[in-house]
Amino acid sequence: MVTTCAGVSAAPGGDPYQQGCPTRRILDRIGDRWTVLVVGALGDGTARFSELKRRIEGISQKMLTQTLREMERDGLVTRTMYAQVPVRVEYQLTDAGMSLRGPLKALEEWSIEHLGMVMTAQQVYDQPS
Amino acid sequence: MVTTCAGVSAAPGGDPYQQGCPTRRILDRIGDRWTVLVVGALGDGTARFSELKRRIEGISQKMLTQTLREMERDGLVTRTMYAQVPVRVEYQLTDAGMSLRGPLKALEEWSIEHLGMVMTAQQVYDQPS
DNA sequence: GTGGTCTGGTCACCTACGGTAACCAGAGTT
DNA sequence: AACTCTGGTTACCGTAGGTGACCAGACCAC
Repeated sequence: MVTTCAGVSAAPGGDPYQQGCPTRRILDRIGDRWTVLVVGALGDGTARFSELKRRIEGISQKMLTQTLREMERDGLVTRTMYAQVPVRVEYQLTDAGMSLRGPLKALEEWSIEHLGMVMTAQQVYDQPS
Repeated sequence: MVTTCAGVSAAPGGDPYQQGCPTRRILDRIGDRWTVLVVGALGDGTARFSELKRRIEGISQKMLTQTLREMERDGLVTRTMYAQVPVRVEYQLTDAGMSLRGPLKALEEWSIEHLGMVMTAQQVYDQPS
């Protein structure tokens, strides 16, 4: 058993409710707005940079680069550069990245399922009444 | 079937990859750093404001208030105020909020499971080599 | 050889969001 | 009158994240 959070030995892997805990850092990273979408956009195949940018509407070049770098660093995607002209760069989920698809898909499905309910709740809440 | 994203009728509930799409807005909200932790901290019971603040180490009063208000607006939690002295405020997940626990728990488990792998990947990546 | 194209980036700039800490109500307690 | 408690709100500030310009570098058309 590995103790990852200072002073916390009861929870293997660390208690996400403890600040500065690695688990929480990871939760922050994968809960990141763009990471979720990149994982979904990559799916089980490979995609080029520009392809991802096109798929994920609204993402800026900077944020896509940044997100992909972070994900590469975290071992979630692999980056393959082909010295062609013009340069071709392909991204692909690693096994770890693939394993994230399940949980994230569940989240996506939840939001689609509860979309109507949330919208209604908001309208009710916002009513001056 | 409800078309929620302008020009998108193929995906019921909306395509999260379309910007401005309600599904994406919800994904942003629940993917929010603090919302995830509040859902976990509330669990299946009720909790007072100060209790949540204590459980979620590192959250500021402002962000807890803000997060809880948003969640209340989204119909994820109920807020009950008891006109005692001092004032007592209790929060509880709604059914919708409860249904979020599964997906979020999966995410939490993923991050605990892959903690080691990610840390290693980062170290390898950061090596000047 | 000069201009235009393509890709995948980087860089400066600025806004907006999140964090910090101070302050508040309002009643009870000493 | 001063101090406690809870559950906030507010001003302030720093740093993320977004925007748009610019870059490499090789190819093609003229």
